[in-house]
Amino acid sequence: MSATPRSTAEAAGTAINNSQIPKHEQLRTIILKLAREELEPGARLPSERTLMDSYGVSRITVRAAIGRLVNEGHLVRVPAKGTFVADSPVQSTLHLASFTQEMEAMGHVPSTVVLVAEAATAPEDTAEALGLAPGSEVVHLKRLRLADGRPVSVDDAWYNPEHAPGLLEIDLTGSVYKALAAQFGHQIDRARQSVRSEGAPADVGALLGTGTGAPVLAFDRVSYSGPLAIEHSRSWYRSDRYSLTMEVRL
Amino acid sequence: MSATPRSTAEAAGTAINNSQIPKHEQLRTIILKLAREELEPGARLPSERTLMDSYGVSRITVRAAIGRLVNEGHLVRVPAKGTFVADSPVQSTLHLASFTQEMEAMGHVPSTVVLVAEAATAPEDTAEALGLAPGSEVVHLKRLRLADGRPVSVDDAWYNPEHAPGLLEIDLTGSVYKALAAQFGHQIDRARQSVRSEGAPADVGALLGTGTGAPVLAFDRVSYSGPLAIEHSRSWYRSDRYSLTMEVRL
DNA sequence: CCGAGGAAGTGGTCCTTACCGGACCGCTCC
DNA sequence: GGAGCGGTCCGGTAAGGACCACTTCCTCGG
Repeated sequence: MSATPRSTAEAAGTAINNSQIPKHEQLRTIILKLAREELEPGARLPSERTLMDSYGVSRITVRAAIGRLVNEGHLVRVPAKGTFVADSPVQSTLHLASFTQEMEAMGHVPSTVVLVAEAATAPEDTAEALGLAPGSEVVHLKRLRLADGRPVSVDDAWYNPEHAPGLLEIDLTGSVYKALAAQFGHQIDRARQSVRSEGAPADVGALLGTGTGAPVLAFDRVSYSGPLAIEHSRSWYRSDRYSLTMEVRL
Repeated sequence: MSATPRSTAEAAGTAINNSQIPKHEQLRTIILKLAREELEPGARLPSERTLMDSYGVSRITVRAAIGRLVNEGHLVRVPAKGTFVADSPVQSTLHLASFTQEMEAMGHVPSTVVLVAEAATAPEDTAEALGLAPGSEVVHLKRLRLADGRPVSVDDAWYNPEHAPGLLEIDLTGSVYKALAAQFGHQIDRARQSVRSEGAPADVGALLGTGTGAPVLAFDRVSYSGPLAIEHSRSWYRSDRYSLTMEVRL
């Protein structure tokens, strides 16, 4: 019988092992579960030194795990007091996801009606956004997006044909982002967008079923794969079925 | 004369000292300048071990500095190859700033009309957001915000009186965030907000000069200082004078 | 000439130790 | 009872060492 103190972690069966996945990753999962399932929002976590003893890891590992959770918004560090469970569960909707992925993540069934799929002359602002000469030919795609069969948004998008040749030949009722990655090797990894509140244009109002002039969230987005501007899109979202949620810092 | 090797950093006059500001912070500034001013996007940074020698710090410090820059999108780490300057400069416009600060940053002159400043009973959702019992007394502040003398937004905010006693006695035409930090020691460092598109309520429409029902951006925000929920606010922004811009990743 | 093998270099992970300043609790002294 | 003072606990910072997986490049043998 050694006198080695049995850690609470071992007792709880949540010990950390030396598998391929890094210890700080394992610990992050454990702490997240602890914070979300056993503690109340606002409650204090065990101190970093306690955690290193409990799980038999160094403080660096503890700080790496907690640091990520803080960064993700699950925890809040307060110097000289402790680390606390953040009040609201994080569901940072401010991520780069396609409509398809986003709706699936929220538990809805996405579907799509293709309204326009054609080669067309780029509007002026689109040409500029995609870095093309004015009047260049681009792929124009206009789609109505639905969740659980109900209209949520109208997407009007233009693609640089150089980076997505033959885009019109593929199935456009699914995720174009996924197709861009799979067929053309351009994984969209970054986008710049602005959001405004607008009265729905007539065609959009009709498609969304809100009527003309109803307030909608209007996105103007340029999507990039690395340094390449791939897509310029304008989207109108029904305000009663979609809102942006975000966590802001500093 | 000791044989201590003269670091290249000292030779370049960019040495790191033991001032109040942390070394990893100083190093972050140095590396950022190096990446943005002396290197091209895509270029490789000196290795972490080289940097620790150059600036006379430990690898932990180097990794902390680089880690932040990676997190902010300035650099990209590639295992076994090196750390590289990211392609595009980051300028996430999605920051946590008070109306005052934000307008000043955009080159406008902010002003404020206080519409309501009173102690009141917390609405249900506000009490929940601030973690108070239903029916608790809170400080209610409603203000019209202007830029260059033109109405931009209406802010309706509730404050936990425990964290901001005497808030009603101070000058409310300036930045409340600044006052909260200076008077009550609660620096707002985090907020969670959702954004919708709404038709302006009658009072808001009148104040903004848009008329009732005009599309406005409606924010619902809870602001935190560490783990403490300090403020719950609802704001309506004129869509023709304000839009959200953001850079999204991954 | 060319391919295999190894050495060197890189970021990734992890450990121990140490000190700092702020917050907090309980004690003593006035 | 109130003010002042340590001791203790907290996260923040920092050093220095170690091993790993992987890439890159150079050398040596075929």
